Amino acid sequence: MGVTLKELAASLGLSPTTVSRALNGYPEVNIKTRQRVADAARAANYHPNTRAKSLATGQSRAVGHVIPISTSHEIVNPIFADFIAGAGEAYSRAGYDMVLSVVPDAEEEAAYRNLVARGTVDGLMVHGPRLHDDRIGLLHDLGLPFMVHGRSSGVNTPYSWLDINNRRSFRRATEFLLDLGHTRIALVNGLEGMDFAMRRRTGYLDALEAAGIAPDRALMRTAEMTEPYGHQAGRELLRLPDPPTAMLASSMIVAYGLRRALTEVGLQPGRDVSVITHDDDLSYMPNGLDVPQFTATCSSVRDAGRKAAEMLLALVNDPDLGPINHLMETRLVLGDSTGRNRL
Amino acid sequence: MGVTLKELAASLGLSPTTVSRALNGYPEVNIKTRQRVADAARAANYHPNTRAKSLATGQSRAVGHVIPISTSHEIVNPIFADFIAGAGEAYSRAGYDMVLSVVPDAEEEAAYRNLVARGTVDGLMVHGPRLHDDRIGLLHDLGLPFMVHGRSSGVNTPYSWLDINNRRSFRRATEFLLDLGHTRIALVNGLEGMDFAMRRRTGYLDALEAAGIAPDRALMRTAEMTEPYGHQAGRELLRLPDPPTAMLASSMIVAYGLRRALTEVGLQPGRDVSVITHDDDLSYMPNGLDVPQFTATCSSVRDAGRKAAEMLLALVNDPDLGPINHLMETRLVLGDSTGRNRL
DNA sequence: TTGAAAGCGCTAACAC
DNA sequence: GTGTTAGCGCTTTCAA
Repeated sequence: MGVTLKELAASLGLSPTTVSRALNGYPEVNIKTRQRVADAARAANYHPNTRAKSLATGQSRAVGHVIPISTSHEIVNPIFADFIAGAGEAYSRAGYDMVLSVVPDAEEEAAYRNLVARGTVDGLMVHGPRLHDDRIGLLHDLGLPFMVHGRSSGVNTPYSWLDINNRRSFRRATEFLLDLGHTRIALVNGLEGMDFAMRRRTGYLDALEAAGIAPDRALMRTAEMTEPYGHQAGRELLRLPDPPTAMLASSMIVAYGLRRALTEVGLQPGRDVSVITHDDDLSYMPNGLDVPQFTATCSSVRDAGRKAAEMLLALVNDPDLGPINHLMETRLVLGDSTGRNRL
Repeated sequence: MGVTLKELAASLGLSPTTVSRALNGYPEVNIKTRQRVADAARAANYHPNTRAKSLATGQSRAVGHVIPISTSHEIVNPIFADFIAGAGEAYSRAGYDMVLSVVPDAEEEAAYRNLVARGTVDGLMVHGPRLHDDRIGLLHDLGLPFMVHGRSSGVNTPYSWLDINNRRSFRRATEFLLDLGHTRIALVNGLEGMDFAMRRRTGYLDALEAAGIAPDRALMRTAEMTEPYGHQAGRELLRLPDPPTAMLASSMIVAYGLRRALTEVGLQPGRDVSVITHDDDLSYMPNGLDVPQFTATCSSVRDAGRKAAEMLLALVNDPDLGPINHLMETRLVLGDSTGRNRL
């Protein structure tokens, strides 16, 4: 515990009120007084007590992220860390704290209610929206500003979101493969039920339809986005009577699993079978030009976190701001994973 | 904002004090009153205002994690998310909030000072300790309980930590390769300067020395633990006049890079060159028996997060508790990546 | 331009 | 067992 406002004021022979005003930039303070106060505060390493300040102002200057864990397809997702990194950066720049609430799936709703009722945060970020996601209605009712990272189809109430253009991204990736002459293109998607997975599937189907190719259910897999599942999906796909010549994976981790399945049976990814991935640029596992093994549609998830956080803060600071949203486009980065030999 | 204690008390015809006592489990409350209060609180969805409570008690019931980002070898590390998940779980079980502070490297010290001076947290977790890490002395001076995830060699003041037995883990992995007959064993380590990397190197050198094998500097690489760096290290190692027959990677991500380097030149990992990795069990990218491509020394980083958080809370709740620490052993999991053909 | 006083929602002596 | 009072550290009317 450091110096208090009262102590600081006493040491200056001023009232706490004046010191508070000086420190918070109120105009009616004598310029010399303000300077004196600022100097003294710095010298004393004075930082206002967060709790007292929030209690007095009714604002916590903190933002909450609730992460459910039991289903394991959430924090588990490696994009989580990068998103948090970007968001956290934006928060600390703006002087906000980030409160992370990691709870079992079943307690997620209670966690939101808790954070709101206890006044811990001024705003909330929603991760990993599903189709018809209940949380959006809940947060709407709770009345605190919130942002959704992603979208939730089937929700009628308007809400604020930031999303990447999953549909367009996967449509383009599929078109790219079609242009190369592939017709048997597998989609190894994330878990159905997650909104992004649905959108990616739609983009894939759009492209097939436009090319006059009937989708084959056997080529469409859905799984948690982990390496072993990608591996398993890859094995199953290769065992098909008429296996795919190209594979479109929903995440780089899954693509690694696919590569493993290929090399196990002596096929070389990028020569025998094309492997394209979508992944947000993860700092510890970048894709794009640095990793020419894949062709990828990618966007920076750290940028997304930053941007989403900025939008949330805008909502927090202006409650009258209507629902705002932002759609990020992806880059298509061509690597050498195009399966030329099969064409 | 929900109901306040005062309102709740008024609706019950009781004083705020009594209600507070009833809710906080003080013994001197009439059993019937307590019941009545509990019921009313539940019915009104009453949650005590965190800020007011902390202000009154002087405790924030929150714990801080400071994550520096500019050097990118920290949050970047995929183990971060799992550790946070485990810790967050323990915190919310104990009714504590987790405050994440993501700051540029240069502002890390200021971030610690801030959190302490503003009274935002009751305790702190330190991530990614380096050799002679300044943060430990700083936190010691700040006087708030803290835990280090890892250790920092060269620091004299005693401090609380939780670490895995990096040295033993890498010694065993190296011994395993030696037992298989390998003598040219590469070590693709994390960044020197990080304490864990030093310990891993020591374990590796211990094993070589015990086997009477002189270490070869050309076989020892140090890099950020990303896929591209692993790939680059792998290429360089394979171009050596006398290339290694086995590679020991400090993380699975790096091991993937090594595998890529091998397959590029037509070598098969696990048949032509053995690839062993160390990695904590990451939920989105498990190793061990599920992924028989690698032999691995692994520990659950989520467990580590949980345990470290519990230890930190113990420190917070008992300031007299001396420095406490915990050393986790790893499991050695044998996959098929043993390079049999070369032996 | 500055200060006094009240209050944010809660807890913790100290009465009763 | 329950209530009264003061106070945590800050902001914010209202007065001067």
